[in-house]
Amino acid sequence: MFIGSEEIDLKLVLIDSAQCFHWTEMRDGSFAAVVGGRPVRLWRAADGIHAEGGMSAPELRRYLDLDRDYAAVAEAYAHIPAARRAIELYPGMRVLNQPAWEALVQFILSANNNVPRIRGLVENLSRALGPEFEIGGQAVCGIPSPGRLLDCEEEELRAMGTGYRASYLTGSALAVAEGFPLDELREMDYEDAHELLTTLPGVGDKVADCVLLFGCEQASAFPVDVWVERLLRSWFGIECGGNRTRMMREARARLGEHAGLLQQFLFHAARMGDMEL
DNA sequence: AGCCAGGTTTGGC
DNA sequence: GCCAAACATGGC
Repeated sequence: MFIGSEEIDLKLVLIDSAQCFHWTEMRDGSFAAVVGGRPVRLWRAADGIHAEGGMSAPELRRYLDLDRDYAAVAEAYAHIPAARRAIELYPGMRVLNQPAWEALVQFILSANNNVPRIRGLVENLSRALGPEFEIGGQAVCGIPSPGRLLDCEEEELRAMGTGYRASYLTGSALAVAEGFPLDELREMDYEDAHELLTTLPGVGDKVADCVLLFGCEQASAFPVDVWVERLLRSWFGIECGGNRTRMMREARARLGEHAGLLQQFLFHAARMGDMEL
């Protein structure tokens, strides 16, 4: 199935840029995952991106953010040296629109953790509790639903390596199972959505912004982790005494409605060592 | 051994 | 409101 011929670097977006941690690269160079309970495989052909599996082309176009005009975003930030530079570095970068629940689980696990280990934890959880499919001749497992997480004792989650985040997972799963309006965050004002998300256990200001940016189409959400903090200091002169919440507010105020899209370029540049800090 | 990783929570002022 | 310490885990 043909998805589109827009510019996108699948490996960068799905594997290397730490917006999600559950895609795998197959031996033939295609990429597989379960998204929203359905298996998907994506690959690049001569004419563009193709897919097979349970998602429709429009759904995949939205997931991969193919309908956004990134050239316009680049232009809007072109007067800011750090922004211009980071955006130029990764022409194939796109910001995913994941199911909110999947972003929530993955970024609860991301707290005070590193990318390879986050990936391992997501895999452990998915293999043990998630839905399993076969695609491209290989088994793929999805991120477990709230109900599946609640079927499981906190101790078992801990045994999968989640550590103290186990209680956050069960706590947030319970809240969602009992009606926390995850799907309404998309239509809410940023401020309201952010405040509501931080009522969930394991969700502070930073994880909330990751869920909003990668799972709720809130393009202004601006997660500040250690890498973005360093870059904000060195390239923007934003210090705020090292208080990341204040740095986030200042960056959002300066960068506007697409601040979060830019954040993804800045984050990757800092983490890859492609911009001096 | 000690520090770091896409931080959050808790308790004390 | 701000601040410090505790929190699991694994790699270097």
